[in-house]
Amino acid sequence: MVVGTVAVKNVVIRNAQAKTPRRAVLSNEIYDIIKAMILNYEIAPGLRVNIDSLALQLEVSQTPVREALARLVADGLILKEPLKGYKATELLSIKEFNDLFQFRLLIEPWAAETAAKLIDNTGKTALKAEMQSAKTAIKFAGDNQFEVLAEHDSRFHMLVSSISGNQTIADFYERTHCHLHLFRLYMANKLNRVTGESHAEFVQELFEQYYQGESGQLAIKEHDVITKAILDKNPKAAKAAMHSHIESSLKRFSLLPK
Amino acid sequence: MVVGTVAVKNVVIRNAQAKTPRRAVLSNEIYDIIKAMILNYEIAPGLRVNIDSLALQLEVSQTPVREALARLVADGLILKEPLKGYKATELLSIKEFNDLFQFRLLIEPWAAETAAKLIDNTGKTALKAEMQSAKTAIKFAGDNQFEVLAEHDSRFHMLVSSISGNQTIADFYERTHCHLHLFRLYMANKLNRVTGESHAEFVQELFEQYYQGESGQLAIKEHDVITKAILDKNPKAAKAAMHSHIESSLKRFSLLPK
DNA sequence: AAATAATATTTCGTATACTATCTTGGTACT
DNA sequence: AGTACCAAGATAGTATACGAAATATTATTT
Repeated sequence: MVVGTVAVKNVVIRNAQAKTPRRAVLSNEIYDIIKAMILNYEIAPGLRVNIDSLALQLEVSQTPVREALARLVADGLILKEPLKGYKATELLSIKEFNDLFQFRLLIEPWAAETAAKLIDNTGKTALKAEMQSAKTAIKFAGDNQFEVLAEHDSRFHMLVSSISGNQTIADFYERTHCHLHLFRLYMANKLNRVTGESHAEFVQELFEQYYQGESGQLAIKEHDVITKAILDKNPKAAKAAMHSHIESSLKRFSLLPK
Repeated sequence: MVVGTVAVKNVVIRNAQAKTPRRAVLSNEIYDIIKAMILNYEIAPGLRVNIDSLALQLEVSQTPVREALARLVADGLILKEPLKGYKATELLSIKEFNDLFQFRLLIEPWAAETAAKLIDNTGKTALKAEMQSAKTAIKFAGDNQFEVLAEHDSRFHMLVSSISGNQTIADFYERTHCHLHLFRLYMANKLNRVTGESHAEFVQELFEQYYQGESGQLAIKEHDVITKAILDKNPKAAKAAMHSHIESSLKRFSLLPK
């Protein structure tokens, strides 16, 4: 891949700190890492993030960290207070949460409707594959059922948005789902603190409350209904199914501990 | 070599004179400046932007420029090609443009409807003031009628979004309007090249074609209808008026030279 | 003459050094 | 004893130098 002499040079230089192989575009990687840290609750909402320690921890210079943080600010995941520092954004308030769901109610039913109109074979294959892999993944997920299901949920809604063919809308959905993810985790955390059990146990409990509800794997079932309508090229049914799915998803959230 | 000496010179100059007016957070300022450069077509779409020359031009170091560019990438105004450089994003394609209007058709009628439901006295005052100031500004705008009207358009739609109370939706609108702005400018530019007149003349011509159309100040009139419905607290009428306004706006765009 | 390879130049990516500002803890004064 | 001010440490912001990669240019060979 890399010419010998160059590679050796790099190793010599970088060996002082890190023996890991050279990375392609460091700042992108750092962005992904920090984002993952936020989304994994390693950097909790409201917590201060200072560049120095982050750069030290990740064994890179400040520059890529700065660039990553600037992007995260634009994403709304990091808040920047001039001359005071960066901090992870606070969680969505109840109002913001409802606003977000209102937004989804405007966008996603249309996306499902349009997806049903426009879907081609590639899209059909992808949609089937996503539903299938989600179902099998959940079976073998063990303690990670909540995470697995949350990730499937993201991917599913993203997929429908992209099948609709409207990149603008797909992009906007992309921006929202990380906040939803954080909110879910917040709920898991709340539950955790209330009961005092281990994290895995609480996440499991949350999973049962949130996703299985009274009738078991509700979200997956609703996804199935939407999928079927889209595959059948039934726009009206797809729109209605997506609408009721988002509404019942909102209801399930409101069942969770405040 | 050359870069080095010039950079040193700049430092000396800045240190000598920049004792008194201390700037607050240079990178924010740089962000605004670069954004304005893009929106004013000083950095044309598709044009490459390199950090060095930009830093030199603005008489700052690379670091704030990098941060600003990272944010602009997140805004979708700058594209980053790894190991190749930054460039201003290409203009919206016809498809993207239609996508964007589809998006607006989903969001803004709802925003107008909700604004009509929720508006309070503060909102009423703001809305009346915006319409009033727009009308008077246009009278005295002279050659800048196009710009004045475009800015009013932005502010008006933004205002309706924020009166709706849904910050999520207001934020998303904010992200779209700069792309619309660029598209308008692009049209002005196209027209410019076709006819060969001076910029001001073309912008004037564009203004007449786009905003006045066959019946004169169409956009303002449509805004008036929307405003009236919202002030009257008539959600249904507001929704319908916004919907038809966006549709006719799309039509007016399609009248412009391709 | 054309194509390929090697070299040179440009420019991106990274690291580090330095300065200005904020936060803190402590002490002195009211 | 409480408040205010000052100093020291920490941290954000800025500048710049250096290394690496891609592109352009030139020269050589076929």
